[in-house]
Amino acid sequence: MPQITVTVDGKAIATDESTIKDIIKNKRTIAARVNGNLVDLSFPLADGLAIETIDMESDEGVHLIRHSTSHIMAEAVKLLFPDARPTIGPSTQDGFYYDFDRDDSFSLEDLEKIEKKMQELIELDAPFVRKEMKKDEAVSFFKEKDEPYKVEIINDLGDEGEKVSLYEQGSFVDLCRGPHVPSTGYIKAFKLLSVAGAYWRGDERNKMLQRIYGTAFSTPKALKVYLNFIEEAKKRDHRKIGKELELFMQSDEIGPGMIVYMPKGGRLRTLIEDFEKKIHFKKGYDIVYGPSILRGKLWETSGHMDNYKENMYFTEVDNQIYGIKPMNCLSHILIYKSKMRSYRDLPLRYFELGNVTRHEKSGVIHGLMRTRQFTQDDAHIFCRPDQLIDEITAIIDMVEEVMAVFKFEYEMEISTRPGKSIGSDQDWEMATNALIDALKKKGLPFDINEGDGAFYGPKIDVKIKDAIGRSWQCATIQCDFSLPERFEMSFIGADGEKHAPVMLHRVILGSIERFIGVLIEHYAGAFPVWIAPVQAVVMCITDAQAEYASLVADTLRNNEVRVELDTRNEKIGYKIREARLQKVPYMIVVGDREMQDNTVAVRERSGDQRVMKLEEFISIVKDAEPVI
RNA sequence: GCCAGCGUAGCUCAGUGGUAGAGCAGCUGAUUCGUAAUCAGCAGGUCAAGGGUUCAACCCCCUUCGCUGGCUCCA
Repeated sequence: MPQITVTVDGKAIATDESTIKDIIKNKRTIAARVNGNLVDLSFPLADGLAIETIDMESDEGVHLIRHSTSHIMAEAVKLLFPDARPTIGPSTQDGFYYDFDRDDSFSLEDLEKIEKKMQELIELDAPFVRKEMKKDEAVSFFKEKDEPYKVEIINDLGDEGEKVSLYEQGSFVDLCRGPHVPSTGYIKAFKLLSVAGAYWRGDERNKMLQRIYGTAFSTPKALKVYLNFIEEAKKRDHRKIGKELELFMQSDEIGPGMIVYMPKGGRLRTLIEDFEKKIHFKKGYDIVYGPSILRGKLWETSGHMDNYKENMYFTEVDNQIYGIKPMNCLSHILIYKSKMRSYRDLPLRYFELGNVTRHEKSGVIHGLMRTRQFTQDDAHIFCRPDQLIDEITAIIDMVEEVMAVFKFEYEMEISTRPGKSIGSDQDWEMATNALIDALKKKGLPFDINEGDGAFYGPKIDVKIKDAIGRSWQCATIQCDFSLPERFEMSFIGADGEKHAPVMLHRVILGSIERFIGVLIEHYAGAFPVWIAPVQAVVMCITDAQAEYASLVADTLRNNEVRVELDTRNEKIGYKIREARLQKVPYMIVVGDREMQDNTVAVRERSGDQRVMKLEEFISIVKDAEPVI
């Protein structure tokens, strides 16, 4: 081959080799980017080619490693279970999976066997070989192998005459866009994690496949760090901490998806709700209350009977059907309609800590995160179309402010018109643009979720993450033109004519239950002082100071410090340990010295301790209140 | 709802086809102690519920309920 010049990561190299792999000397490079596309290292060199290397530890590199590992797993599965038909096997946020169609499911012992076989395949260091075939060739190839899912995928892919790519390693050939690591030996660290059912193409009308989850990293050390993270995350699971700190409970006798707040959880919730009431008053909202059960007829008018019935509970009294509310909007709408409204009255902002009940599918219930009864910090804003952007902006401001108070990071998404929806194109466009403009005006980054809006309007969703990185929706801002129309809502404009108001549905924390769940995981139960159910435990060294300790506790309680008194006949170390396990922010130790000097020894969660006057301690606790 | 796994004392967990154990918590007593567990004794269980197989079931089988991890759906 004649000599050519290529650039590798910006550096010009003269070579007479034929592939990228030939000129890469290190083992860290597992793929490359050429003209913006990821390619295998077997990609042929050409004069002037600009090559960007992909390092195994880069995000893209790790994704490739995982993707290649999923192919190796598929090969192992096919070797051990010839009846398993491969479907798809992508890399994910923190690992990979591969779905198989198989009559039997995989057991945990199967997983071990598969892992062992994968290790053997890795040791063989078989190269990943890219092949291209015309679509019809590929179809008959996979028909031959009795892999109907691959055939289905190919048939859905591109134009008839186009080529598709296949990757072969060892005995396994898979339809795949690639690229892959050069050979199986490049996989240095992987682990299979779990089995699960998953519907073909994610549609519950389709057949359920057997999914195997695993993960892979560039080095054994990185894998270990990840597995360790998972272990640590389990320790901050809100269900575990909720039990340990006696915040909430659930009971088979009550029913699934129902939360009982125990005294400490009750306090936490009250504190959050008090904060919410305060901030809503300040932001110009009115607090209202609606009943939990409303006549069936009203749910027909709202469209819930047509669109939400499976999720609702009903009850019948005096031959009348009542729907137990899954949403709070209807009472708010009726308040609006209780009298004539002028354009001067708008916007009207009705806020309710509304307890809603939804019949969630049994399999989705999850601690506080997904329940069948929960309280929303819900509000409905009725405004003129020209006020829409200002109202949306104000809500986003409020979300930012509240999230800052709780020190949460969050992500925003806009969801646009779904296939099944109501309302005119014009309304949808205006509402969607209002949401986008508001976010742009604020300079906030956001993703667009095409077709994921509510049936009545587009929305902005705000998501926060739990301990293991699963994201949960909290705030949502939804535009609605439909309910005002269904309920024939109106206001009298400056022109003396009737006009339809725009309605915004919005929550900030979302579900109080879910928010508390995420809050518990975020702080691992060690809540900031202002929402800690118990802010301080007063403990005496011996019985001799019990009376003084009791006096200290009384004084604190009178100053609205949430305090507990521990005068048990136990050693101070024992009391400290217990308060620490309960994640109490302050431990107030009183012994003879403190009693004599009329002081308290304050120990923080960090272990720092300082002797001070009680008044000073009280002001420290007061200063922890957020300023809103 | 679907796939898989699991359900033993208040909690965390052992356990075997021959009718149950530990630690912590609880109770009682002793100890009065300076910043993450003082010692001793006692008590505590229809082994999720119901049915079946068996001379005998916590253990094997079936059904139901609940929980866990996913899928679908969602605040």
